[in-house]
Amino acid sequence: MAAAATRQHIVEAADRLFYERGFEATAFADIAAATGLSRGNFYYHFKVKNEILDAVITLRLERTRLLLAGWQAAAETPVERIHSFIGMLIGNRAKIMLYGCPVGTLCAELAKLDHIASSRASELFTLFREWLAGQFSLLGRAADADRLAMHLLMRSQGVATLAAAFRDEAFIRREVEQMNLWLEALSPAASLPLET
Amino acid sequence: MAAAATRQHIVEAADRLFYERGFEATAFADIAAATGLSRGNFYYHFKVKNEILDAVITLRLERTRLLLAGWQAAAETPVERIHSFIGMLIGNRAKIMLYGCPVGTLCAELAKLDHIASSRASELFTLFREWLAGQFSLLGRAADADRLAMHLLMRSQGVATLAAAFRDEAFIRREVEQMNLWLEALSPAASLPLET
DNA sequence: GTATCATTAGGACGATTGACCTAGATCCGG
DNA sequence: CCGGATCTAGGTCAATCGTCCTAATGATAC
Repeated sequence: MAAAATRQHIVEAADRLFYERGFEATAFADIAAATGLSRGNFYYHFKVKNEILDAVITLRLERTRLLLAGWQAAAETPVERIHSFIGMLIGNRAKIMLYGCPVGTLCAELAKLDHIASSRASELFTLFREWLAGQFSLLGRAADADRLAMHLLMRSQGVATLAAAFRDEAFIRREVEQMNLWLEALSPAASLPLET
Repeated sequence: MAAAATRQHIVEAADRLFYERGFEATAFADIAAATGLSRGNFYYHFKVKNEILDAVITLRLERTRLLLAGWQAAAETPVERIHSFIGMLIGNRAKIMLYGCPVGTLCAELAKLDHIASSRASELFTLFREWLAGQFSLLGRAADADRLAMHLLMRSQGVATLAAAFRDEAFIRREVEQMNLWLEALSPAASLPLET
């Protein structure tokens, strides 16, 4: 059953192209060229283009869950885990400066298109939001955990947008440092174990 | 010479549609329907679609300069003026929750399309950036004025992105309040005259 | 009133889009 | 070795895209 592999191949190529060029601007011919498959073949795996988008969003949701679970397991303190989230901006800085944040730009495009998958795309944000809120709760900020999560999410989105507009890596590093300081200031006690 | 009026009519309709639907997703037929003009008429005023985009960006640049000049004249202190900038998020909240920030989303789309006008679109950001930096300089923060300007710009972009993704007005108000507090904390002395 | 130029309407073009169809290739249990 | 199911390639479709062209209309000057 090589079909599953082919389907996966298509979805991953679409995932990359949707990020780099946008959903609407990516034609089947582009995905066909990227995968080396024929155009018509797509319609065996997906009836309409929206189904590919759906599959891409599903893939991203899965990968995001894995990413969050990885951070959850790799770090012992919530502060460390939140640092992992912030660190994404550094780790993905090259692509971010070219194409912005994959989540933010997809949501923005689908919102403008009034696309059905718009709400499903924002679930990607919700994953980060709820995970971050969980970490802030562990930090003893259960009362305003969601507020803090949204604040941090907001800052990462703003950084990605401006970093792409100005192609400015120094700006990313500067703001990331400020976000880390903001986090440390939130609960100085909880972060102490990191420095011992 | 009604040609100038017609041209202006086209550009303003395109400006709105490019914001609400995006550049690529807006076809000539859409602008024609919005203006009540015939498709072919466009090519008397603009040779190619990119020229319309160029005219739209020029229009936005002009309006932004007027906006900034208005704030400059209406308020006497830099703190008040910066509050005007932050207040945009409240004033335009309805459209922001539907379509995001006009500047940020346009820059993001053009960057993905590798469009020639991409750098020209980011000049819109530069206008705000330099104006804000000027205000921070007046606040006695000349040394890190640009850094502060970028920070504030970043926060407004993040707020717009998340506000659109979650359609959350309370989030906007909460973050705007935090931005105002951040500004007041920057130079408590300079803001005192506002409270007397 | 006529000649001239500016402006507009609307049709037609080639290219490309998403979508569909069918014939052939591949696989696999009997 | 076969026969049915699975999978793929490539052609075709109508619709729509940006672009172009021409004829009709409007206004202006003499």
